[in-house]
Amino acid sequence: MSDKPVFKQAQPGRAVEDVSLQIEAAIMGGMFLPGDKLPSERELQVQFGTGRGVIREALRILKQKDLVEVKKGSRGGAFVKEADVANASASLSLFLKQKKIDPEQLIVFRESIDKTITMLAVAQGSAEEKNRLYEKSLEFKALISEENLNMDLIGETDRMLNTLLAKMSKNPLFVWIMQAIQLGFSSYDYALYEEDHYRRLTVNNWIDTAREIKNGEIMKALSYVGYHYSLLRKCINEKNGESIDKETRCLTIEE
Amino acid sequence: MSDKPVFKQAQPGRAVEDVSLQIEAAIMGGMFLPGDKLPSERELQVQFGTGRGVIREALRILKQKDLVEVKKGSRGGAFVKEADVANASASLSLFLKQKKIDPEQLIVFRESIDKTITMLAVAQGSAEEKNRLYEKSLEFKALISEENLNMDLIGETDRMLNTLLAKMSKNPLFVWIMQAIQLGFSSYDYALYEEDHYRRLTVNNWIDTAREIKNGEIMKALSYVGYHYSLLRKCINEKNGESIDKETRCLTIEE
DNA sequence: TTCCTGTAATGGTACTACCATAGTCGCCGC
DNA sequence: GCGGCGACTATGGTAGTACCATTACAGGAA
Repeated sequence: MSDKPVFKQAQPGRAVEDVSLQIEAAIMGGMFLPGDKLPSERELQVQFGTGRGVIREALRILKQKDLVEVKKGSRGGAFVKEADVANASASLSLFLKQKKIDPEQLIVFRESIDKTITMLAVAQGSAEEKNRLYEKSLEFKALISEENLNMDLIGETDRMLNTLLAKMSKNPLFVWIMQAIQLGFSSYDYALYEEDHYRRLTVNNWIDTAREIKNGEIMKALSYVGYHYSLLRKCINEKNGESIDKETRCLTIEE
Repeated sequence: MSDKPVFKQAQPGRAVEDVSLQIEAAIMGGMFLPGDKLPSERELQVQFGTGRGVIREALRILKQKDLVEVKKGSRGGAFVKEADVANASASLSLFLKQKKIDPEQLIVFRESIDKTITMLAVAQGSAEEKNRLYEKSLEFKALISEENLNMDLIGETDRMLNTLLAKMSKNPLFVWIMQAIQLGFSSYDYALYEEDHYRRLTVNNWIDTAREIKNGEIMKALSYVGYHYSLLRKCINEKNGESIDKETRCLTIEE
């Protein structure tokens, strides 16, 4: 009983935070490795000298932080999870939903990230990955040429291409930020796929971008990425332009 | 009793998630505005038809998401909070701590963000902000010229300058990502301030950067930003060159 | 062997009681 | 009349118990 970590007794008034932090520290400190099972709630209750409610709330925090995963039944319990970008992405997503971010600000942010990723992808991506990206973009064109458009599949394909691109940067931070953006910002992006005109331009632009990445033409690839966001700006302006005209920006894309 | 929002009765087995999601939806839907007080735990317990423990765990989730703030005592309760970047930043910070990110990847990520912010700051920042940034950088130089160096204050000043710069982009997303980076990655950055040689170079570089931003010289400013990260890379290499332990290649991302 | 059932461990929920805290309000003394 | 102090009360925080639901596992039956 007393041979194990022996957590400190929690002090009243902030017992939940106390317990939560101690367990988190133990996980971070390597006392529990991914896949390990924490003691059962009833045992932690004894080790910390608290009620079971405190333990449950503390575990709820850790679960919310995506540090542990809880299973029911015999041999169940709280298991330490592998670190994942999903939770951090969800947090940004929540933030984006709460604050009403100006679409233009989101576009600026995303465009800068996208261009950096593109540069890195050209430099770091393997030939295989580049070919794969190009093939997928060609499949994308076939997808929107079908009779009955599957909008869900189209959105998923767009996300897939972006994720593919982000992974080619070989930098998990960009993969994370791309996921976060897709979670919190996707609705704007899909505007491009709603109308036939923009849909064709966008998909063709994906192909152009992928091709230049494959060919190692950084500047051309960046140019196409810029064109993507020019399209997006114009598309969104058109949709909003029905009611508001005065603040339409002068990005002017002539095709 | 039935005149109010009347949450749906929670279904057993996942009552906590049920309650949490319903309350979150109510907040998102504008049923509760920032500053509003949610019903007391004992009242929610009745409205949802659950035990109080379920309500407490659900509120714990919302608190963890930074959606509500809980006060004790009479007239206490759960109050809806204003959306803030702090929580999302903390999530990224946690992610960075869990995954041992390669230092070079962090530098690449941060450098790209920093350069984008710099460009936006030149374009969007007001003259007043630019002057303020420049003055603060000059004060920074005075700070490191003193007899007894206050390392905490130096670190704080560096953070302050970065935050100032991020705000000049007029884009909350960059402010957020800068906060997140500073939370999860700051101790690493401070390597530049540990040794006198790099400290002087870095601070002088801050002044150069701020001056060029003030003068609207985008390319020069970007050049100085690039120099900052050249310094950081060299500094890190030197430090690892001495006491590299081949397994301690992980930067010290601890808190 | 295979399948089924009982059993035990564990999380999920309900309920109660009590403590700690912090506003509120009214009583008391001046 | 005024000010301060103390009781009151609503509310979150914690402890403890009991019971239900789920799941893995062992041991027996076919």
